[in-house]
Amino acid sequence: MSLQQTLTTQVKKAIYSLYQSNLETVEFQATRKEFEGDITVVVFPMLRVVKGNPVQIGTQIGEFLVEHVAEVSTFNVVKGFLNLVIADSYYVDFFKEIQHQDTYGTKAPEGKAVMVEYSSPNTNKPLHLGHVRNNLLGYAVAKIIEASGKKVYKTQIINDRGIHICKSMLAWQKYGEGETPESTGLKGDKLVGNYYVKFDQEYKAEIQTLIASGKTEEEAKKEAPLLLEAQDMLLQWEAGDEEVISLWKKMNGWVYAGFDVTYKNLGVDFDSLYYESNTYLLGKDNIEEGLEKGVFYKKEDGSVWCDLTEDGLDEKLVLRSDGTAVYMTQDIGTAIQRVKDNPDVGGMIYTVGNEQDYHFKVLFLILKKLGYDWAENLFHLSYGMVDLPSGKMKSREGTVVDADDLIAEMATTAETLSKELGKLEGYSEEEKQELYKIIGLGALKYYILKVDPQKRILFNPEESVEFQGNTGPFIQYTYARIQSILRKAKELGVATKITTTSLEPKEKELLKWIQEYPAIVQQAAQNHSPALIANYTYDLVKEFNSFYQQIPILGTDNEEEKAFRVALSGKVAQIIKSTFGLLGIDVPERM
RNA sequence: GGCCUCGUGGCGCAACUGAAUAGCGCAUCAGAUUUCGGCUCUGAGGGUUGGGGGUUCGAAUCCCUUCGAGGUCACCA
Repeated sequence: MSLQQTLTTQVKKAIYSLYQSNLETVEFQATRKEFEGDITVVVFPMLRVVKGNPVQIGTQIGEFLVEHVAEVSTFNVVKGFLNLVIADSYYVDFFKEIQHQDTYGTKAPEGKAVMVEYSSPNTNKPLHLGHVRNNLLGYAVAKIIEASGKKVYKTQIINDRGIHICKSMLAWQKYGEGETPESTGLKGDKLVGNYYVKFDQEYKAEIQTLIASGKTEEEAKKEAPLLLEAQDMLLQWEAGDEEVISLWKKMNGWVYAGFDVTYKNLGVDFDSLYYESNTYLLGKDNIEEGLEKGVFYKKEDGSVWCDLTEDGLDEKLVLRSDGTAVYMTQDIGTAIQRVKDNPDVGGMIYTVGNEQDYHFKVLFLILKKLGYDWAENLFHLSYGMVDLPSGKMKSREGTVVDADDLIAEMATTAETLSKELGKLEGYSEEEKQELYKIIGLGALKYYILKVDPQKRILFNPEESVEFQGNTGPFIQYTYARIQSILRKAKELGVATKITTTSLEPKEKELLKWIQEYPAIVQQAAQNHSPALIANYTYDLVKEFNSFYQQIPILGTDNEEEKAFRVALSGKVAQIIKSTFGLLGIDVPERM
């Protein structure tokens, strides 16, 4: 039984024996630094059950606990807060127990699986900063849920069809002169993206010409020959025109090769891929099923709708009057298909920008109405835009921060900083480059993940990502420093068996943080919050640095103390590696 | 206009399933360090949590109202 559980039962017993009342729950919090104690029992909520003076009640509970719980050595009461001092031996025993648990904090998977969707790009342009946020969030949440004890499937839906894809195809066909990634040396996604921009330029030029010849802007936008050609191309694609299909396959192939490189650089991956070109017809059968169940209804023109007005939403179209599918139809079909493909899935998480909040609200509601049990466990991991100082990012206009460029730039910055420090004797050039990438990416990932997903991020490429304070590299540095100590300890032959019985205050503080880790993982999984993991790691690291500054580790003459402090440091390092793993961030052995 | 999200010291963030004096980083100022890696540590100044009202023994947190920023309300995806 954990200490908190023991305390809960004992506090309840105390209240019962003192006041003959039953408490539902007992509220705990970590004792604030300015007070003496380790764990605090909040007395205020008990006043609902027990009438009286909180200080007096707290004192009586405190006396009861000291008498009945061996771990509680003393206590003090401030206002309605009962601060308990926990015996050193309790923390020492705790440490001995977890010292050799390599997966401390995480749980083995059990129960239903969770499917996490993220990335989901269009195949007409390279990935940019917005995708980076999406990928990092989705990947981290997948890792965290996995660590909390669930099987996870990482997936994405690739938007590989539609008018926007035809635009870049058409531009390449007209202006490309047979260019290929090989002939230009460009990454495939970059090459295709260039033609998407090219399309927009030519299209705008045509609009101007039309306006000059007397058309209104609205007419011009609709009648520009390029747009008509693109629309025509989409029709040919849908009709299965061989030439169009083969062009589509060729260009998408280039894009996928490019994406693979970016994903690899970013350190994310997927267990399965869904292509919109395969799924866009899905969902129609489910509409039929919904009609039978009375969840949907048909209008006179043949279009099918779902009435959500009782739920405070609007009426939503789920099938066009010509019988073709809309976005919602596909998403219904794809969700159902995914559970068919993976029957152990009991819930899904969609990592998609907050401009689609309404869409997912509706989608989830419809799936619930259709009666799927897993529909109770759907979550839209919604996140805010990433803005630049110059405003919104627009791929069409080329005003984006490219993902590959960004990653490369971060590594360059890391290189500049590392060279000033110079701790890399004996590293080959290759190893150094690898290290710069780890640090640069660590800075970027931590910077994005420590912020609440709902908030917009204003990203200034020049100055946004720092390397000091609450940053990835700061934490990586602490990890590397611990590794250095561990290497030395090994050389010195420091014992690994723990025999100490008493603790320095800083050691106890550190152990309290370590003890929190498993609960933090669970909480982060429940709240889908990588930020919780990031901030926990930072707090742990700060506590370690303070300990490191005050307490000699290898410098002490006492062998018992030395062994314990080395082991304690090693545990901190292991947790850093674990939490950063959940965030998708690597840690270097040296830096 | 309806609905949704955000608004916390100069800047960037935390706490948002109500509880102690609203935490932390950057920046500013003052210190520490012959010893385990100074990308470290200790301390100081700086906030009526956008404004107003309410519920509560207690509100950044819950309710109402108001202001500001953004999003969304397609037989587009």
